[in-house]
Amino acid sequence: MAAERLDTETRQGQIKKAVLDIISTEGIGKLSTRNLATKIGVTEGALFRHFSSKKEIMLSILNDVKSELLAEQERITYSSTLSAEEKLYKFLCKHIKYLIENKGVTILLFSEAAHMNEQQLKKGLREILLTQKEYISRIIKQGINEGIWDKNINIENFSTLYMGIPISLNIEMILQPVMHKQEKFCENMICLIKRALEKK
Amino acid sequence: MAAERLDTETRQGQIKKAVLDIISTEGIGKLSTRNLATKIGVTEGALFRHFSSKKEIMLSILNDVKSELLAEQERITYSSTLSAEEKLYKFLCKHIKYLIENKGVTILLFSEAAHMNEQQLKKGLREILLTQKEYISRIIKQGINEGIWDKNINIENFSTLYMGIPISLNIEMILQPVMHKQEKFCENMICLIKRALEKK
DNA sequence: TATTTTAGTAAGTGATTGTTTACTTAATTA
DNA sequence: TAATTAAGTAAACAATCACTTACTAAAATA
Repeated sequence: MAAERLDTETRQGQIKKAVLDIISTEGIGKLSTRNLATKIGVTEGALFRHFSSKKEIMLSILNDVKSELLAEQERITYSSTLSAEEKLYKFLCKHIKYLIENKGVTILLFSEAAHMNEQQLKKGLREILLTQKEYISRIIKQGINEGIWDKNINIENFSTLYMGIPISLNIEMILQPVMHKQEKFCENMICLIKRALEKK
Repeated sequence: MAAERLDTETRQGQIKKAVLDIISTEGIGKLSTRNLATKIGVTEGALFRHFSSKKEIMLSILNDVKSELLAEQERITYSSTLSAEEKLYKFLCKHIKYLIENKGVTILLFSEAAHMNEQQLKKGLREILLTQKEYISRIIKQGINEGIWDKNINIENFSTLYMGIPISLNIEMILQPVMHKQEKFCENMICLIKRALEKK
């Protein structure tokens, strides 16, 4: 029985959604083209009509992260009206919200990047993380210029500390999927890291 | 040409070392029993003389983490002579040192845990992370009792923040393997998180 | 309406995976 | 010294992987 005929754009969306679905519910070990095809109700062959390879699917998801998350974080970072404090809060909230809505994405990126032969994916992930660190650095510098944050703090290390937050949360979500109160979490975290930044 | 005959204990050590070696230099995608056997100069069959399955190798490595890292961190946490401040510093240093000396271990644990069907590995990883969070909580409480740290800080969230540090560092090490000055990194990080803890 | 394009199918491909089998040989034990 | 045990081998195993092929039929276009 043949599946409904849908255009490439629609199918690509379905496929990418199914990838993240499988990863966050069944684990990345179950992410085979076979399982993927079954999930959206077509044969494996149909998959390769819409993506030239499995790797292309991953790269496409990586691009989604860039256009959906990174673009938004860039907007926040370079806003001319927001204070550094407001930027930091919005930045983190956006970050956490995206990870919760796309639970599979972190596992996907790190797991695929850990397969180091995937040079393209590794490069893409590095780009994303370095860009985010760069944005954080900018926000911190703005806060120092505003006179609210201590100019002696090590910005590079603070960025590394910040980057650990969403990853740490994500790992907790994988290991014990519990309803995290997203807003409360962001508020508490911001409270903590602002203490680290503030002048004494 | 037959390989030298070595006892199970020796071979088990070689196998586990080779696992971490392969992961940190070739990536986890190259971690096949075939590659593993070649690495230590025996046939695949010989591998299964010393471990009943590939999964058993992973579980054995996980136990090493418990006895080598966790046991040491426990000792620090429950020391009756160290101050909370000293404990926090030693705890982090031990953590970072272990990750740098066993670069493959984090990738291994998370990547295998992400294959969620591996319930045993997932459980083991969860145990390790929860135990570490528990230790950190204890140290913070000691600091609050000593009167050096603010009693209003959210201990649970601080532990999550702390747990992000080694993970974040590890990811940076995978993505751009650069000589991290380990001691300096620990000092700077401790400096940052102590700012978050201290009374105002 | 006739032709071309597109999205689907079933049934394969060779490569690789973790693991097993049947057998050999070195070292230990009786 | 003879028998047993333990550590090795070569060669397979079935299962699964990402991907391809040859073909069909629906939809879009001429």
